[in-house]
Amino acid sequence: MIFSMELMSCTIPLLHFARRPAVLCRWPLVQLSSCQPCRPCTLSPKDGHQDSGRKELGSENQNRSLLESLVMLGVDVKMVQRRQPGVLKRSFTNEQGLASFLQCKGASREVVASIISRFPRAISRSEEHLQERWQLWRQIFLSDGEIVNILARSPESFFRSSDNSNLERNIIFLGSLGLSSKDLCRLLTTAPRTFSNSLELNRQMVELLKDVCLSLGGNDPEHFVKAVLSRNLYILIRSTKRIKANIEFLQNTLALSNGKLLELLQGQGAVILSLSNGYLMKNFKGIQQKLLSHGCGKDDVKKLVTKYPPVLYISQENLKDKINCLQKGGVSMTQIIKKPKVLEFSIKNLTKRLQILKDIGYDFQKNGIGILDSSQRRFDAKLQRLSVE
DNA sequence: GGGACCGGGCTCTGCCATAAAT
DNA sequence: ATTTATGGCAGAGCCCGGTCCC
Repeated sequence: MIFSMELMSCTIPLLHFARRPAVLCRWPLVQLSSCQPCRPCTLSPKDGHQDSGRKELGSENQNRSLLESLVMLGVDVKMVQRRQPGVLKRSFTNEQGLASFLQCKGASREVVASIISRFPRAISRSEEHLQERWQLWRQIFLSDGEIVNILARSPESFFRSSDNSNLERNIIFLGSLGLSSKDLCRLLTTAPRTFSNSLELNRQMVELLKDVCLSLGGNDPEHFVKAVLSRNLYILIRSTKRIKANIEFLQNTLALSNGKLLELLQGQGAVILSLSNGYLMKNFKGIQQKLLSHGCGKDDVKKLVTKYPPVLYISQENLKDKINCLQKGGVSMTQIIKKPKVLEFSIKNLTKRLQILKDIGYDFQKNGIGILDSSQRRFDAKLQRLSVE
């Protein structure tokens, strides 16, 4: 009960209030000694007990007082009613405690309101629970600010589960995979839901990946898991069904040797594993259609996808437009297949570069298209040199 | 100088359905 | 019976620069 101790150290009289009408929620702003740098924290009329709130004395009344309390916090009550109406019927809630807790961690009033509006069940978490969960997240992040940013972005990731011991076991499990602390940080930043998954769910995905590695003749499943996870941080928030289906699809469609497929999956192919299976197939079909319509063979399609799997990430429409844009600018289909990374650049960027190159009479047939597939700095440097020649 | 290859950075929630808990 | 917890889904890229080798 560290936080409660902190509350006790505050200088306002900690009286035992029942739920108050909204107007009485306007407590003086006080500073908690542990908040460094100190931010004003709005304290509820509570005594520091976890889950303090109101007893269910008369549900309609109590409900109204909770609503008023939420309104005072700036919460979008309509959103709450739409998203998780059940929480409004609870006998005990901790919205004021939650608000002061988050504000002490550096969240603004607006952020707090937004968090509660988007994930109302957050107000049912006790002080103790919040404190404990925060500490667990702090095992991964260096500052409170980083956590606040994630909460502001995705309140659900932090609050959806009330099982702190599961979170703790997840941290241990993910750490045991040999992921670096930097990877863990990236994982929690990028796909915070991973840490709210049940340990079992995460374990199942890891097992699936190990099995895939072994069935393809790999001899270092641990390394394979690490490679896939660090290249695609979203894997663990996808279903094993999806990942399995995508791997099977690639296996059947590309007809690669086991070794090559393994290499693809832990390399550039990792990013496409988390796409929906239907989308992956649709995009593959789109690439095939587009290439065949330009006189390419099915082997060219496989060559393109194998050489540059992220092409499957590009929506059908976007890919079609991109290829058209390149062809209009004088780039041939053969050149695209040979250097598919050019497809990574935005149409806007490509159009701009193609225009510049057209103006100076650049010949792609003679010079190749490498100039398109380079960073802005390299592109500019190349232009500079061309103008001097 | 410059092409080829590669890895890295940014980044992803909000909703629904259903099982589990109360 | 109702609420809570959990699993799963749709959605859909772009850019930079290090290093090696010629």
